[in-house]
Amino acid sequence: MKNLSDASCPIARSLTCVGDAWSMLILRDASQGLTRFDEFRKSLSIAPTILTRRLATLTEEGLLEKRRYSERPPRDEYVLTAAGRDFLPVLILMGAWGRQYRGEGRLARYIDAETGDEIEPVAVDAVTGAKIGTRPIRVATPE
Amino acid sequence: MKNLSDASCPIARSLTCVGDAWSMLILRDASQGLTRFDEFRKSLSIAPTILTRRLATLTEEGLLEKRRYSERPPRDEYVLTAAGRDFLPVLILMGAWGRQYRGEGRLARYIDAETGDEIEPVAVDAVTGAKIGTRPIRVATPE
DNA sequence: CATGTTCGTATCATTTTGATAGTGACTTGA
DNA sequence: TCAAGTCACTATCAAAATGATACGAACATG
Repeated sequence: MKNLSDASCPIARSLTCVGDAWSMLILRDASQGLTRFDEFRKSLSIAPTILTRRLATLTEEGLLEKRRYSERPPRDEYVLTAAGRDFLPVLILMGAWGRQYRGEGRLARYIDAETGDEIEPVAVDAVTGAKIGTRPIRVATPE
Repeated sequence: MKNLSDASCPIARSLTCVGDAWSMLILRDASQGLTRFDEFRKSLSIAPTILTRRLATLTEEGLLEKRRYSERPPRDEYVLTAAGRDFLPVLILMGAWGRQYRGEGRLARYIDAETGDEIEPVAVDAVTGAKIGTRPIRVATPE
């Protein structure tokens, strides 16, 4: 797909760095604590060529950071940056959509690790508290 | 990418139907009221071959619905279903991420169409009201 | 010193994408 | 009435991305 990184639409811009399924699944796994090449490879059953490329892109884009965890042999792991961590709510919300509309069979649930309660994610406007989607939204394009 | 529609992860399931940039941009445009082939084509500068395929997939997956708006000549438009409309919060939240982390230059803003106030989207837990990402999340896998 | 672990790269077939041109069924304007 | 325009596509084909598999490099372990 063509490069949308200079589009005026923030959705399009986001999609240029994380607009494919593998990247999002890598971020999902990283949010659950996976950091190493082989962890991702086994968890996702992804071809190593693709994984290499995706990890490199996510690192370039600033969602992951390469960190050396062993000097000999030289070994790097990939940890989430602040930008990467802040993408988690998008994934969780996408998961909530999937649960609602693609929810046949047994599905994983998101649980608050401390209270043990199931999380029920919704997007709201931080100012008014209104659920996103319940009121019409207009897009204001600059100049 | 391989088919993840039977994975137990709801994020993976969502990604099988909307896990690519074009589909999400089509949904974005559809949420803004676009319905016709040529509207999408011009808005997105997408090749007609791809657009045909994406619209067909989104229709099969139940996010869009084909509706005849002219008998002669036979013409169909694509309107969002409930599932398609409910995907908007995911996009808006992704846009908020893009604004924060890819926000150089002039960017479009989301405005409440009635009040005119800018929307500041956040994902929260509907039960506790806590922002998603501020507390650790555990994934509970079934059986 | 043989085997295993980890993080990859090389190679190559298959699949997907994307650009461009064309088509069918009309409508509209001169 | 006839040329031009609209709209929703399909056909064709080159280019790019994906994915499967094999292999490599740099060690650690037994």
